[in-house]
Amino acid sequence: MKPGETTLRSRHLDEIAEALPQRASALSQIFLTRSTMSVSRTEAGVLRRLEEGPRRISELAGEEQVTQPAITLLVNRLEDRGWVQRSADPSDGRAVLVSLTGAGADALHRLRAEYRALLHEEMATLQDGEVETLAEAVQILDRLIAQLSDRPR
Amino acid sequence: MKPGETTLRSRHLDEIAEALPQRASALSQIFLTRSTMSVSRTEAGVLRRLEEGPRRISELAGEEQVTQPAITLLVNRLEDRGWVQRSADPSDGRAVLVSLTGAGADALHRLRAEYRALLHEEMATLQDGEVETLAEAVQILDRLIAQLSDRPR
DNA sequence: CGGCGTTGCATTAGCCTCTAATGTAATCCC
DNA sequence: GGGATTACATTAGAGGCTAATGCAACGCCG
Repeated sequence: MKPGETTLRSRHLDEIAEALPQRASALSQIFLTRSTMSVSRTEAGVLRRLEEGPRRISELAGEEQVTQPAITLLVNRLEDRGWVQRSADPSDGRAVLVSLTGAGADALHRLRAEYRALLHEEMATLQDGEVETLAEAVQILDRLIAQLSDRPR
Repeated sequence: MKPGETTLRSRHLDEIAEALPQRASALSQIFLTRSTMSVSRTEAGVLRRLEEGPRRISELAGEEQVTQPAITLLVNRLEDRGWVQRSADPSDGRAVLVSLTGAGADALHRLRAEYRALLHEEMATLQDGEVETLAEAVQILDRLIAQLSDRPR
């Protein structure tokens, strides 16, 4: 291993560890603030999960890193808006299956469209190489997030 | 302009616009959840701003995208913890200058150290090329965030 | 099959942080 | 100098979360 490369990697690691939390927070806040739909971060996360299929209350709580009562209340809110529905789990009388309604899928698409519009506008100024770098970075972040989420705590 | 490149760029733009909000939210939540220090996202942002120098209440409100009363309350909390201090602005009797104390700088360093530890652990599994891509992506995100923040609304 | 610990969700009370509306004092400008 | 403006504080209220608790269904072991 060449010394020069090691130093470069180490410097980049520090830079990333320093900057990534801040950038992630800033971006997250920008998206939440600019959206005309009033959807909280956890609500958006739940809608995305439900797009993959029905989930139990406690499953959602685990996936979104909040407590089970928080999901119960959140599902109540989404149910009031007609975006999700509760149904009985045939295999377990205690459990509840939450699933996305058609209106919920529409809402999710509208939310995505807003984010897309917001980003496309700014990304028009990016060069091709930069776009490609960002695309690769998203993939890497994806794995990073998966690893961090699998951590015991 | 070659058609192939245009298609590639367009595909990547869609991919980024789709994934970036989600990844940013997920990362932001992970950092906030895993930190042992109870510091809200806005509090962390304010501490980082103050590291660059004293700010007025309303300046902080503009930079952190929250209302002025929210910053007044937030500065009260940080003041109670001994992390910031208020002082009079010599050039304007109405204004208040908020500045970081030594304890505040320490707290910020501890917070950064936690994030660093959390990320370094996982990033050990990344390849050199991936680290470099992430480092470049952070720079690009930085410009993107700056552009988005400068938007009227 | 009967009883008991466990599991899954709902409910309640309370906290934290934000916004909106308003108040107060200092400043600017004609 | 006086009215409009600016900078911050205060208050009331809402949203979203946690912790503690309750209740019903499940599963297992004797």
